[in-house]
Formats: sequence, C-alpha cells, structure tokens
Amino acid sequence: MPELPEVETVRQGLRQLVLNKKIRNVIVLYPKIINGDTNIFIETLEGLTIKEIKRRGKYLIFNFNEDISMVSHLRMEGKYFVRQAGDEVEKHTHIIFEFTDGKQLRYNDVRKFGRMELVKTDKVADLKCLKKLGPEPTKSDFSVEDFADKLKKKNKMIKPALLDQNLVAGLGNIYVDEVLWMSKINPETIASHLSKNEIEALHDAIITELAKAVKAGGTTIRSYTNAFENSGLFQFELNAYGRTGEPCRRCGTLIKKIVVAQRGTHYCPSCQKVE
DNA sequence: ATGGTGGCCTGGACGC
DNA sequence: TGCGTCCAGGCCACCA
Repeated sequence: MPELPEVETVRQGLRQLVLNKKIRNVIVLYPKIINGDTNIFIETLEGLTIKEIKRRGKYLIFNFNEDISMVSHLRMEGKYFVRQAGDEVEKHTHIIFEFTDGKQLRYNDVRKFGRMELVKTDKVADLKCLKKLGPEPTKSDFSVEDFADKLKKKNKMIKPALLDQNLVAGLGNIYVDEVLWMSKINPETIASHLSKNEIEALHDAIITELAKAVKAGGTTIRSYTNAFENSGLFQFELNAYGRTGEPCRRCGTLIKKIVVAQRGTHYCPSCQKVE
C-alpha cells in the first residue's frame, strides 16, 4: 500500500511512540513475514532497545543497540500500531514486539505481503533490496542530469520505468499517476522519447508532489493509516488517481482509466497525449 | 542486460 | 443471501 509519503508518515509516528523502548520478547504468529530464521530473529531482538527509526525509499529501518537493525517493508497493506499487553490480538496481526513497559508494537498485514529482516547496522546499505534503490526524491539527492541519462537508455514506457525503484526511490502507483498528470506526460510514452522539457517537468513534479504528500500525512485510499491509526489527507489533493470519469482540473476532459503494465492507470487524454 | 509475466495473500465491491 | 469474478497503494523470481 504505502508509497514514500505514507512510509515517512509511519516513521515519524513510530519515532514518537516507540523510540527508546526495550524489547522484552517477540511473538511471531506468521513466520513467512520474516526473512531468515524466525528463532534467531526472536532471540536476537530480545533485550534490545530501539535507538532510531530511519527510512530509505519505501523501507523502514529500525536501528537497535548492539549494532543490530531491522529492515521492514510494508508492501501493500502492512501497518504498525501500538497496543497494551493483554489487549485482544486483532485478526491480521502477525508479529508482536513486547516492550518492558507493557506496551506492544504490532505488525498487522491483511495480505501478508510485507517482509522484515535483521541485519548488522553497518551492513544495512549492502542489502540487495536497498542497494538497487535510486536516489531519494529530494533536491539534494535527485539529479536531473542523472535522471535524464537513465531515461535516455530506457526502452520501456515511462509508467513502469518510474515504478521501478532504481530510477528514483519511493514512487508507487498513485504518485506515478499524479506526477505524470502534473508534468503532462502520457503514461505509455517510451521513456527514451521524452523531451528535455518533459524530463525537467517530471523531475520537478516528483520532488514537489512527494514533499506535499509527506506534509499531508500521506494518502488514504483504502486501508492506509499511520502509526496513530489516523488517515492521511493527500487523497483530497489527487488530480488523476481514482478520478476516473471526473473532469480534469486543468482542462475539464474526463479522466480516463486504462491498464499499463498490469496496473490501473489514470490520466487526462487531452493534457497527456503521447508526443 | 533488459523488458515482460506470474505469484504471493485476503477482503471488499459488484453482478447475477 | 450467496456465489463468482475482479480489483487493490509492491516487489521478486523467472522467462525470453
């Protein structure tokens, strides 16, 4: 579910809720969520304290003491929330981190797609999944020159190219539709065919839109909530995603939904023509 | 190396 | 009401 703005919002909430808490024990109800040996996962975490929570792309990174980190990906519907020991365990809760103060951090995931794994803190950056991530979508990390060079070599459509996390990290189906609408690019345009102006507009839209969505606390379409179980607000600012049949806010043409690379794709057939 | 497909899971919306 | 079908915010293994 969550894309960069939602993961960042979860991170900020979790920092407020569980930073400096010490794990008393870990209960694993659905082991497939954990990459690697479940017993080692449990034994390693017991007695450790959460010192910091970071993010890279859509990955959450929990830093513990003892040079241990946990890399966690929520995929489509993963959520973290806090409960009190003894509270009824809800239906889709798969992992429970019980703290020494009686609070619990619970990982809940209806579709069981999420994954987490332990790694030495100094080896986090070497993880295969993190190594292939492109730059963070910020002014300081995301260079328009590098972006243009990579796009020139891509022979696939721009939508799947942006969903691939190695061009730039953090975009998912919602925000790809949004940044393409914003920069007036048709989602089926072959990436290498984009003009310099289009690339610059796209680059700018990626940085601006994701930052705006972080400020709004992310987008809640169906199930996403932050660590406090609140919805985001960015759905009210969407221009393309989920607006099938509604008028384009620029030109009034009805937003159309098609399938691109097996993903539902929303765009304005007038503003976003293939060049 | 690159680009395209199926699979992982469950539940909600919709049509009959 | 009940059943079947389709769809869903992501990623990886695998194929040509």
